[in-house]
Amino acid sequence: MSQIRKPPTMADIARVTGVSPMTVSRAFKTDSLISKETRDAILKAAEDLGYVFDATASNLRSQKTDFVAVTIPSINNANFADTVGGLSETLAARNMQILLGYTNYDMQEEERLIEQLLRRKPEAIVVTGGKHTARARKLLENAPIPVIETWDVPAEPIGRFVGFSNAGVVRGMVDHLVRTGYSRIAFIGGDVGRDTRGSDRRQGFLEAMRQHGLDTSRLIAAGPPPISMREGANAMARLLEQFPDTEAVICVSDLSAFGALTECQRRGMRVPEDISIGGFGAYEIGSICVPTLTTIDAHARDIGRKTGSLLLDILDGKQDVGDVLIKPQLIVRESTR
Amino acid sequence: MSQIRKPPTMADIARVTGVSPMTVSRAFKTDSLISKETRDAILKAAEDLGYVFDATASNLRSQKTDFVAVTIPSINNANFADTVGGLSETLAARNMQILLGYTNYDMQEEERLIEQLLRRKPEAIVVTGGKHTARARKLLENAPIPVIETWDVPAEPIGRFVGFSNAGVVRGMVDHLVRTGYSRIAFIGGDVGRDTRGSDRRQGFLEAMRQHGLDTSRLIAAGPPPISMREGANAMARLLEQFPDTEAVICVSDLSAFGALTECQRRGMRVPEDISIGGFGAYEIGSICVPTLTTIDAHARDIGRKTGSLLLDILDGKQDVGDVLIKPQLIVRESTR
DNA sequence: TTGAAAGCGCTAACAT
DNA sequence: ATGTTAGCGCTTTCAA
Repeated sequence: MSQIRKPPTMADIARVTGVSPMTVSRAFKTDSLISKETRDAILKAAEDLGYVFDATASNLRSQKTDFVAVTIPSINNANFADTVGGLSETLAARNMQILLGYTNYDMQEEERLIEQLLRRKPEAIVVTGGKHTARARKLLENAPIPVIETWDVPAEPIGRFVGFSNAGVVRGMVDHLVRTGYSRIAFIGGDVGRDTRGSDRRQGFLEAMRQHGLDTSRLIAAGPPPISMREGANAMARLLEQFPDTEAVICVSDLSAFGALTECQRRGMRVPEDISIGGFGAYEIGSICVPTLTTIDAHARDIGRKTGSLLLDILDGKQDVGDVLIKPQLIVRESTR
Repeated sequence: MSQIRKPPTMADIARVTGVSPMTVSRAFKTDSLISKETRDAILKAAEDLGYVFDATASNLRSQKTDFVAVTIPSINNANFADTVGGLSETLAARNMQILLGYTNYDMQEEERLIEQLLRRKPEAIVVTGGKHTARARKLLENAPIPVIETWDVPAEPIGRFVGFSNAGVVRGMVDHLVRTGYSRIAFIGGDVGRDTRGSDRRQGFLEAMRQHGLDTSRLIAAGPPPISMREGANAMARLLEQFPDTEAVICVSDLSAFGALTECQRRGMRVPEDISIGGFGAYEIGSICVPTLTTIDAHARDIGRKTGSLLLDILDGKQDVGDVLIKPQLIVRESTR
């Protein structure tokens, strides 16, 4: 039977060690001036008592939490996971902890989440995307901490941003395919209204196609995000039925692109001989599947790292901090000619 | 220029509204008894002032944080992401927030992380796996909160566990392959000492093969976890060189299994005609690639959900709570005969 | 239904 | 190098 007893506090350690609570507090800071003997005695007593530092009390008194709040659409997405990884990596140097929330690609949920996260008094907040509900915007604008938007170039940035144009990225892919000689190009993904990055990519497709004077009707919505491999496959099936003469397809992500690829394989179609496929995100699968996928690398981990160092600069009071424009990179592989 | 000013507190709202701080506090609780007019006035004032509730202060005073600490090996793993998703889903009903940390498959890092997380005074802690450093064990044993180990059946459980035998799971796959008529079976993955679940699976392979009186030498280490698709492909290449007559391969995960599959495809080998491949984890890719992958579904999301409800039961003081033994399920698909 | 007093565990600020 | 005092913003507890 484990005894239910109140966990020891610094006061308890102070009593045992015969010093003041303040001295105990100092013993736990690395930089504070305190004699080695006193500190050793205190740390030993703490160990003996099974003391666990209370961050809550410390946070309240010092008005610092070392939290950085982060919202991402989904935990289960290698791109966003990489961004969080890069951010985490950078912030670890300052012992800051990430407080993570998932919006499930839903702006309402994002609003709820932002409010929730701000209550924890983070030192900064990082959100994915540059579009938010009016209330979420207001919450972020009023928050007394740095705000960074990522994975987008916001129309009206709230604080700083680290991102790229989602429309521009697809435009680059269209330009490449047109240069290669294709004209009957389709787009899979980008449900309207929900996934703002997906919509932006769809929009970029439309604009680019119009600019080239090409038919923009080959659009297959793949449902609400996240777009799975299965949905990519289903969308490809519909595309092939509706527009059998399509020469090339741009998919909203490598995952849906892979699904589309498998659909072709099951139908005995050759990629890229019978149809070309392009994806987005430089997921590992695109570099290893047969054929490998032409894609766009948005440098997800880099977004996280740069967000982290931008954040640290702002928190350090640096004056010359600016937005970071990420340059996504087209990677041409076997799935396109 | 945004003005730096101290954010408003309940006391500020109280002053503006002409009530006591305590009444303001009550206005923010749904169940508290307070007149509708008073509450409305308070909520309006709060909105006007841009008030944000301070969870830190609330936590300190009430000695409740509504945090549940969770450690997983990696954020970028669909299985663990699903478990966290299931847990998150279940805990949302109680407005509990997950405090997530990544061990990077490293027990030292896990120890560091557990210590860090406990300082935030969570109401419970959930760890992945049943093996820990001695110090981590002690921290967990001494923690005045429920401890749940997942994704394993610990030799000596610290609190409760929600998991399955990783060795047993591979044993089941071996048995299936032997029943199908294979005898020259290989195992890819399971670096010794680092990824404990991977090692356990490798161990399960060895035991099962011995039980069937079969050769256990077809072992290809794929390096430290997480084992990527690329590493799966490389391991398959080595396997085919060292043991060209192998009939079937069990991979430590679907991701490495897919990598192995692509290596076969690049060599012009047919799966399952020339060689069979089995994976683990029921990742989406295994259900859609060509051929689809035989795998084992560990019910990752279910692990999270059941961990959540077990946790809530314990926190509610229920007396009859027990461990949860998950039954992984063999899913036979196209990659094996 | 509301208020007053006290204090959660720590640390900023000042003193010695 | 160490101690004293006060207080971070909220909520428990008791009272009215």
